[in-house]
Amino acid sequence: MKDSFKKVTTLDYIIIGLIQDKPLTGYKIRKTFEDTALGNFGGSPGSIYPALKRLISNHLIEKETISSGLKSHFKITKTGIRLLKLWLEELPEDEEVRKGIDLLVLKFAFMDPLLNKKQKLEYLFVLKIKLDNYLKELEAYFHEEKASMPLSGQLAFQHGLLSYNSTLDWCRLAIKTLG
Amino acid sequence: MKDSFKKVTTLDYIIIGLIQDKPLTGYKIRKTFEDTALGNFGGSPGSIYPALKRLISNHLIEKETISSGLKSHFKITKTGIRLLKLWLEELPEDEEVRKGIDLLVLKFAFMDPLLNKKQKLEYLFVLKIKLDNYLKELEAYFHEEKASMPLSGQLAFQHGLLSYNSTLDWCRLAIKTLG
DNA sequence: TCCACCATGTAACTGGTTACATGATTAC
DNA sequence: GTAATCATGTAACCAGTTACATGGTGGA
Repeated sequence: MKDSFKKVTTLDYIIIGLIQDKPLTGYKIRKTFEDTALGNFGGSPGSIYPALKRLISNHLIEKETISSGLKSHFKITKTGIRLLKLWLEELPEDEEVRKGIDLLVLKFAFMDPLLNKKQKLEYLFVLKIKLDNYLKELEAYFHEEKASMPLSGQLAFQHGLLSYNSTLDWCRLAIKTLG
Repeated sequence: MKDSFKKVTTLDYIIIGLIQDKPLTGYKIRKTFEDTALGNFGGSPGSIYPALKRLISNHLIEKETISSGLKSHFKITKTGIRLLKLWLEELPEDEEVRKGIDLLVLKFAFMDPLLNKKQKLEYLFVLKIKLDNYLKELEAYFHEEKASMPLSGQLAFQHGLLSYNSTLDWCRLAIKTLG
């Protein structure tokens, strides 16, 4: 029963997150990836359509024919919602913070209908703490290695520091806004 | 003559960028990817070692046996340096800015020995202008769509705005530091 | 002695990119 | 009527991940 389930990829999660409130056509989904920051996570026709197939065979979404019978859009199923919720409930891990916060923030974007305020705040708190720790680590590293780095390397490193700091600011802002 | 050249991937460029001043063993290269922010761009053994092979067959790096004869490290070739320089000289494109600035900043980090001050400044200027334009576009979009977005979506979008703004700040800082 | 880490790889799998192909509909 | 965009895919190619396999070396 378990094994009939193919592994769910990040792209899969993003797609079901995207259509959780309103069904979309495959084309609209693709366009959304193309036009927005989601483009970072793929979105070529050769990835979207296979992903939609995967999701259907996993019963996470279903195809629904619209009025005319020519077009059809994709709608999340109950199972899909359950799985999406489980994914959203996973708190940020150290490794994810290191790998880049974009996906972690995107997950947050999808939380609104499914997770309650307490859960969202907890997510932000954990993210904030992990970011804080990671930043301290980066700063310590920079302090030690700075001298041996070329100027452009130093500057690039500083970009990382600034970037994580701005995410930290965002965490505070988001916590305040929610609370 | 041209066609004996396999396409050079981003990972390839990062590797030659990494070893441009000091040769490293394959293991060290892998470790660097694992331990630093380079991890975003891959770095599993199954990607590094094939990449090193590719680079050797393209004559962009060469294997050099060290003292004992047991270990060996990889050193960039003249051709490699020439290619790296060409890559670094490519100015930021709109599309790259949209796709995420990390790679663009990483490129900057590799510039120090190969590009002169004028070139580095030009790179930063172009980046700054493109970021500025993109930010304005994002802000306009946000202003229009905000009302129809769930709160968590709004906040996530704001993270993007903050993030690009911090990169913009960094551009100014870097320009000032160089100039 | 044994564990951790240095060091180098291979193989199966899988998913993504690029490019192509097709046709309907909408707007000018 | 024709160009752009909506809409849905396919196929070849390729690169990366995961997991495995092997052996040396340095220190507790």
